[in-house]
Amino acid sequence: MTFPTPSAGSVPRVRFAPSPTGFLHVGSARTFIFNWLYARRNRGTMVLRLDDTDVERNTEASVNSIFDGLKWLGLGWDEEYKQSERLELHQKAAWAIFEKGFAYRDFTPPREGENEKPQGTWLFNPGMPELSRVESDRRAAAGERFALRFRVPRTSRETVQFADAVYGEQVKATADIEDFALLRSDGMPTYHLASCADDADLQISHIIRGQDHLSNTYKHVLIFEALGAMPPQFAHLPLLVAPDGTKLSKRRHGPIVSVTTYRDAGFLPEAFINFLCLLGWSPKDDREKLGREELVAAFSLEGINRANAVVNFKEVAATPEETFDPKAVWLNAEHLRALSVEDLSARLLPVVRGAGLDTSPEKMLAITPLIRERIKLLRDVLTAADFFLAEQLPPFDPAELIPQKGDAALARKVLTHARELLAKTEFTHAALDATLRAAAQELGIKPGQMFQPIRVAVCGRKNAPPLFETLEVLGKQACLSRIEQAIERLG
RNA sequence: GGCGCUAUCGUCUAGGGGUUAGGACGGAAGAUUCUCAAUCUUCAAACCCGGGUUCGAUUCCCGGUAGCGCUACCA
Repeated sequence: MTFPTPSAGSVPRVRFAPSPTGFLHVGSARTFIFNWLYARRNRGTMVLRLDDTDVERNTEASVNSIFDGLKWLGLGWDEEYKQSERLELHQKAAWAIFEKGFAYRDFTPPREGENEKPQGTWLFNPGMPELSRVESDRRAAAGERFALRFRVPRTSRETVQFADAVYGEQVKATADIEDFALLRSDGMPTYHLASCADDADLQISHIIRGQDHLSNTYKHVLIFEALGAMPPQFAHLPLLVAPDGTKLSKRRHGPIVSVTTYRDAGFLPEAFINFLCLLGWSPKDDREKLGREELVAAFSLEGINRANAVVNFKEVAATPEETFDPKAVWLNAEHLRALSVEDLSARLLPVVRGAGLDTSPEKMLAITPLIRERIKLLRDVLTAADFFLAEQLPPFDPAELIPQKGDAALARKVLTHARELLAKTEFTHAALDATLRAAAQELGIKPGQMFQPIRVAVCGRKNAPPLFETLEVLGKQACLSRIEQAIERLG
């Protein structure tokens, strides 16, 4: 079997090849993004390939999670494949390697889960590489089970090498590479074989993947060569690790490593992408906030660094916001503020409705500018705009109504006065401003002392958007009835 | 155990034989506004250790240490 050799200067073809054994991991998402950026930057093709050869561990839920996550990122891809539909190719490739003498049957039964630590370097099972073809064929014909192993050319060749676009020239002695499996004893291809056979067949020109594959790459180079294909350009990415330095894993770190967690918490995909890009890569200038097109324009393999990057999340946090890397949250707020009011409003609406609150697009559009600078995640709309969204204000401590350097009597006086004035004031920013400031002067108090009780009466808390805009959006009726209730509460 | 990769503020990073080692997040302080937020200003905060090369290393080389990855039919 032969594989086409990509000609020099042809369009780059990259692939993202997740194995559906869990949800879409943030590390995988970054790998996807880097591949996508490379493809877009160089007018290449992005291939999505599900590496689902491990039937034992693959789940439908995982496939869905991966597509959910990728769909949310909104980057897209050009071609899509499923490795499980390409078994014939993999097996043909394995046997082609066998026929060329680069592989042999290993009849040694697979090791059971042994606890003992391996001592020294294991290279092959004794007796197996030397088995004659005749003997090998005879035992196979007799129905004996075997794995197909690559015959690493340790005597004819000193080293295997490749140039990594990130880690530079890599060399390994063949004496340190073990005879790895190509086919399992059930005839199914291993990851190494399936991956390389597919990469060769799909004419992948650049393999951009996690650094955990760096030391597997020698095996891959060997497979490509045995297949008669040119090894692609490799670029390994530093790993994303948890604050404790260990590899991110669901078991250890929980849902924080899943892309959908960020989506559900109200991250903007463009902010999440921006954040992930800054982990292990930098544009080399001082820019931090980068949009999709800016990333495409700035991206290069040379900008990738080699040390692992910590995703600085917290496992125990008081608020959901605090669980995420603070820089991710900050970047999200930056992207949020860069959105037009219309755009932001449209993204906020489903969040509000998803929480079971019914709001019209018009009302949302009016609320949005008031909370735009006060939210960091889309979900924050529920706490930042609660008093706009709820019919009835939840109960609050009447003591909150008392202004600075004042008492309950002053609060009552302010509110009673405000009720009277607001009833006959036009609910526009300018009119409210003039009326309430004049009232403060009239009562001989500071504007802040005037505004505070009204704010609490209307919003149910001290921290809220500017008063006049708030009153305007809330409308006269709601404001007056809330002030009324507050006066009652003061007793 | 073997093989490999990596090492700059708490975190993400820039830089690179001579620099006040830069930026960002987060933290602290202040300014500003009707509160909050946003914004602005200021401050604290780093070159893992040891040797070598050199007039001079945080930067280059070697060693150590630490972390991480791979390690016999997971991907």
